[in-house]
Amino acid sequence: MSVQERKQRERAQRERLIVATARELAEQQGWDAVTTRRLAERIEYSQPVLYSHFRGKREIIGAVALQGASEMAVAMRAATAAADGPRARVTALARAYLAFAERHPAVYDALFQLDGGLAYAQEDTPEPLKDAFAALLECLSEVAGDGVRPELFTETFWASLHGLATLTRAGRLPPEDTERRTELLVDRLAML
Amino acid sequence: MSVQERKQRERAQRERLIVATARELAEQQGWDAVTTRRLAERIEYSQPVLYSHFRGKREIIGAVALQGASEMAVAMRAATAAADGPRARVTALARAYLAFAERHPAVYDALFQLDGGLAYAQEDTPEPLKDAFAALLECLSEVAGDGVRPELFTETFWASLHGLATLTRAGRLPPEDTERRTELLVDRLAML
DNA sequence: CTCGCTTGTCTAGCGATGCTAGGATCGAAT
DNA sequence: ATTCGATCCTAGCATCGCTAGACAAGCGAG
Repeated sequence: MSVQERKQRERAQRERLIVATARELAEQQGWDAVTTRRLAERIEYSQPVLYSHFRGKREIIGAVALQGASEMAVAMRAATAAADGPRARVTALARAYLAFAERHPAVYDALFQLDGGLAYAQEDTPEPLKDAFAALLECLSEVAGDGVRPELFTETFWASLHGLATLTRAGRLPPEDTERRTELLVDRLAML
Repeated sequence: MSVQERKQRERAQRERLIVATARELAEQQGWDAVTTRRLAERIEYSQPVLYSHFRGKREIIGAVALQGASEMAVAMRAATAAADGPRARVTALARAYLAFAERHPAVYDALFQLDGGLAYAQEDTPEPLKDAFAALLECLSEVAGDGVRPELFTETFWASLHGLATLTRAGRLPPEDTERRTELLVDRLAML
């Protein structure tokens, strides 16, 4: 059986290569540049190989999104853990979120802008996505305020951050005042 | 010269037809279904005619966006005008914004999600876009709070609404609690 | 060690996309 | 009536996501 196991390992390895390459290409030149042909060429296999791993481009985007969700959760937890007091924690969370969106725009798009064929806010939502939301929830629960469901507050706060992130990156908002807008959001939304 | 004028009128008429048809098609089947071929077929002209009016698909999206911006401004002003007191006005504004996004998803996408080749938040920003922002600003200025620039507050509030709108429509947020999230946003962000 | 067969990969191609070149046609002006 | 310019369409290019079918490599059986 060792032969089959080796093949399986190699296959898994190649799948990781596909996802990593897709992500890299997307970060370098945007998701529009991630065509199945270019991707196949970069991993030095032919196009149909991609389809033996994923149903299509959509699933590749989904795979990048899941990877990104895990990283985002780690980044947010690290940021909040290093902060003292509820207010500092929320500020750190917001900054970490926006920094992630800015530093990894392609991953952020895979997560929240594009269709990766993933289920959100349901029972069958993939674990990394649930965990990323949980990371938000952990920090924001303590500032939701009385009579407000922590989940509801987290959703609202998250949506606000998402709006800032996307509008800024699309050039709809001047980037200079990002920090001030973030402060305003934290000051007003969080009950301290 | 009357002949030329007639031709010019007909040309303008056809241009409006293109924009209206593109918008209709986008609302019916999404922007992905708006291909230059389908669009050309619907207006009963050949493809290249589209390119004698617009540089490309992008500019058509832009034209729909401008139309939408004007309508959105009207809708928001109508909503705020019918409300008594600052709090009711802001609530009405938020509801009108989200309702517009929900009722005209394709137009909303053209405005804030897709690339219509338009300049935002600059001097050469088209008038309809400036006016839509102005409509937000008019209502939100009175609740920005002391020491907060009205523009900055408006941008932040707008971003929050945008986040709610997009995440809800993309299935990232359960739609049931939209109203409660809106209330939360108004209650916390606006200084009443 | 050889042979057949499964498994895996590649070449080639399909329909569709945005966009454009070049010829045909139609109408206005002389 | 004829010329000439504007207007429009046919046809085509490169590229897209995706797939069918041929081909080869490597396995287990005899």
